[in-house]
Amino acid sequence: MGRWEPGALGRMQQAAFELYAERGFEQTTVADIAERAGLTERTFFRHFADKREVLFFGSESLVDLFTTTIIDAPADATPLQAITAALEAAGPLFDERRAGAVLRQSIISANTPLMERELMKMAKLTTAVAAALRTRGLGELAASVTADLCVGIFTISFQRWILPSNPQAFGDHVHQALAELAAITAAP
Amino acid sequence: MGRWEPGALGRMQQAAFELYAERGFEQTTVADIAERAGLTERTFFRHFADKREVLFFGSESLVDLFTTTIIDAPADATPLQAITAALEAAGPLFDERRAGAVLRQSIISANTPLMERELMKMAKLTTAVAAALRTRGLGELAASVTADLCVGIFTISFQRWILPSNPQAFGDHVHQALAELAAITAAP
DNA sequence: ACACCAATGTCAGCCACTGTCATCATGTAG
DNA sequence: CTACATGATGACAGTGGCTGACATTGGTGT
Repeated sequence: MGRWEPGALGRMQQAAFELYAERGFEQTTVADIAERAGLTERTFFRHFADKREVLFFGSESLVDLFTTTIIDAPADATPLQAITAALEAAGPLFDERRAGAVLRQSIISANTPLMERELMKMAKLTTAVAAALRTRGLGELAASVTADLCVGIFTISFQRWILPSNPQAFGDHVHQALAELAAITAAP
Repeated sequence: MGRWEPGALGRMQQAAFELYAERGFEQTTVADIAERAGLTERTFFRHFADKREVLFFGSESLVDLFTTTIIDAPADATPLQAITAALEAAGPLFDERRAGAVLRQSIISANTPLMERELMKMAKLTTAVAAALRTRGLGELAASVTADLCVGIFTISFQRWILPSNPQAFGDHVHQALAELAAITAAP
């Protein structure tokens, strides 16, 4: 399916990852990435929408995991139970690739443009979760609030899971955050 | 305090606003904005960090309102009550400038880069709210979760307040969202 | 009068990103 | 076996966001 060395996309992904980690995101030009991958700048933009997107390639799988888990949750599960199931399902996915996640996140949090892109992905995740919840018969407002809760808990859990001082499983952080949520919203 | 026409920043802000509304964000160059304001492209970048920031100038006031309201809340108020006070305090600020807010939001939601910047502002708001809650003696995790709740409720309320089909006060939307939150998190 | 200052102008340049056309190995039809 | 269609890549020119360096200018303080 091509006469050139296969895996052009993967090579550029790895080259970008390395260069961003070595000298930083801003200090890396797209031409640098393409050169290390043995390709052209133009080819880079045929595979990735922009210089940032290369770091987020494959993040749709998380969206899929969340939505399918929510949709497949028992019909009698409450909205909170449905998103809890989704958050728990994501646990192993993260625990398996902790090292990579830490490196990736250190690159992202060091650069504002990358943070902006990450926030956009989270916003899309929220929309997708809300849509999944609506398929369970939830109203629009309830779905929005629950979806925001879900992604909020996810984000907070992830931030704490990344810290070297908290070497716990991702699921543990999720349960701690959920417990806090329950405490905060408990009627006084 | 200057020999040139005063209010350079305001003129560029208005010019940008008009042009973004007339022909769209992408179709407007910074040179266009500067020309309409009677200034130079270079001067634009002396006042605004980038082409997007001109639409977000002055958004620190919302952060201030939230943080001060939370810090000044009664010492015996629960975290939920503190953020409720902040959300209620923001009501009048929005109801007064509904038309402008609608136009601004229509520009922002039409362009991905602008959405990304807006999400970044919301993330910073979340951080600020969490810091304010921590001054009330709240733990880190509880502060993070509550802050996320606060900005989440705010975002959802704002989205619904903007819709032409829901001509209610901002505070009403806040209370509806808070009621949903209570229903969702109520122990079964 | 003089030096100083703060906001703007001018100019050159980098780099992200795009449109367009040429190129070339592979698969397939003839 | 040849010819052509195909899809990925190369080559090249161009736009526009953004920055650095230096000059300009009119008001301010001494």
